[in-house]
Amino acid sequence: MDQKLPAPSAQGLWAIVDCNNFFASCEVIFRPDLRGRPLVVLSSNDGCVIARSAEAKALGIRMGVPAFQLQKLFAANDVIVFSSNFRLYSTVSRRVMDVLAHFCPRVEQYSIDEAFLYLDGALEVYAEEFCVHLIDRVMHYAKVPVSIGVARTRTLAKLASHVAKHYRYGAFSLARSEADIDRILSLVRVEEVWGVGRKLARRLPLYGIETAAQLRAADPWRMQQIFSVTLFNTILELRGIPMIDVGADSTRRRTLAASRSFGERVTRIEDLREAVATFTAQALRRLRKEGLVARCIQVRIRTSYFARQPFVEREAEEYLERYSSDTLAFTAAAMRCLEQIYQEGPLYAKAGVLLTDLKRPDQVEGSLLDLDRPPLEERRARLMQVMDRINAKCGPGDARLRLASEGMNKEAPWRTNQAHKSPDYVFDWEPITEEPGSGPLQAAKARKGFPPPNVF
DNA sequence: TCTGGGGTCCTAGGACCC
DNA sequence: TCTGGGGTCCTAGGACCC
Repeated sequence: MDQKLPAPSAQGLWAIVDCNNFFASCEVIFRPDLRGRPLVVLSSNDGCVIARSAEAKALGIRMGVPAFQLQKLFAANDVIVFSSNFRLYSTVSRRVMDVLAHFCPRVEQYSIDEAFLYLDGALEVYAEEFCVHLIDRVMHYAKVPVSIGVARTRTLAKLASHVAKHYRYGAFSLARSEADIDRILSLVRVEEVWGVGRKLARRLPLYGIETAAQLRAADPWRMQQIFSVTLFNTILELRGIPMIDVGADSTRRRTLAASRSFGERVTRIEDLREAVATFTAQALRRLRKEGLVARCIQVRIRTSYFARQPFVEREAEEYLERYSSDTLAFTAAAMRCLEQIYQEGPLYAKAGVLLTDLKRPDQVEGSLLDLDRPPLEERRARLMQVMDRINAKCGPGDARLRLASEGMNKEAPWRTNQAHKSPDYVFDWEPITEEPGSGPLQAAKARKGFPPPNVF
């Protein structure tokens, strides 16, 4: 219980750049007239709230609340409602990441709307100026407001960004004296710490830990015994000792999923076949786009958590003989899995597929580059290439070339309902990235409090 | 009536082996 | 009556993240 801990990091800073109200901010890029209005974005099937503008937050709309419970509130407050438009969000996300990469050599994208930046050398010395500049440039080039948290470790940087958002700072730094860090962390509840979720937040108070500062002061060895090595690492990170190493291997993708809740409940296997075939094709398109191959597919179907019937979830998987990115081979396997797990009776609410055992083609021993690769496989691979190219040209939507098994009926019960989806904007950043002093950027800057203050 | 989707990592426990 | 101990590998499930 007396082992030595490594010394806190003394150089290099982590910054977390976090897009504010990301999905809501994306919708507003093309609808500047909606700026300043309460606005929410809903999950697929317009199920629940997954993003809110500042004005919507101010109305007390919480994350994850089912939309049907909010209809009156929406109507009474003229809340603007959008279905989710992930094509739009990923396009904007890519733009934000490009801007960050332009200004910082080491960027680790963490989620669709967040990235860690490692600041050393001049970027560390001038961290404050850098953050101010970055906030301004991301707004200019990507039209998205961001907040930045800065500290010696990623976990402290996440806390700094929490403080930044809470107090409406643009950037906030926790690269401070021990006493300052303790003082600030004593104002933050422990569940705000990155890595402390619902369960831990309920259990930690039993050990006298209710604030981030108390967790920071806790004995890491004891906490590891009681909880897990994850919490041990978190405590050290809070003390400024970097424990999260995002090495080359950890950026490797391990699984790829495609799943969807149905627009209506589904009972017939014919409908499930179409849904599963569609999700399989979607997963394989993404797999090929990332230049990967897979060997195993899992198929899962389930009823609703909220139905009166008992919850039913069934799952099966199949390994292919060889690593592949062939939609036909995986679809055939997925259909066999579905036959295995399908039972008549339950009202199915959701289905999905998960590709596992992912590799890069050059990591597969022999088989993919083999001269004895079967000619059929070779032709299939070329067929997939051709389909991908044609579909890329046709753009999104129904012109897509696809397998008959995915079905043609747009009214099929399993298809999702999205009543408030924004259009598929034709994307060209140039016209909306005019020089400062004109147009939407000026409007953004004229808003009260932009650029936001920062606390370093 | 109506409740998201896509990830990662850790642990406990069983199977198996010597 | 009393029936080892320790290692590895695999998997299911939990917890967490956005």
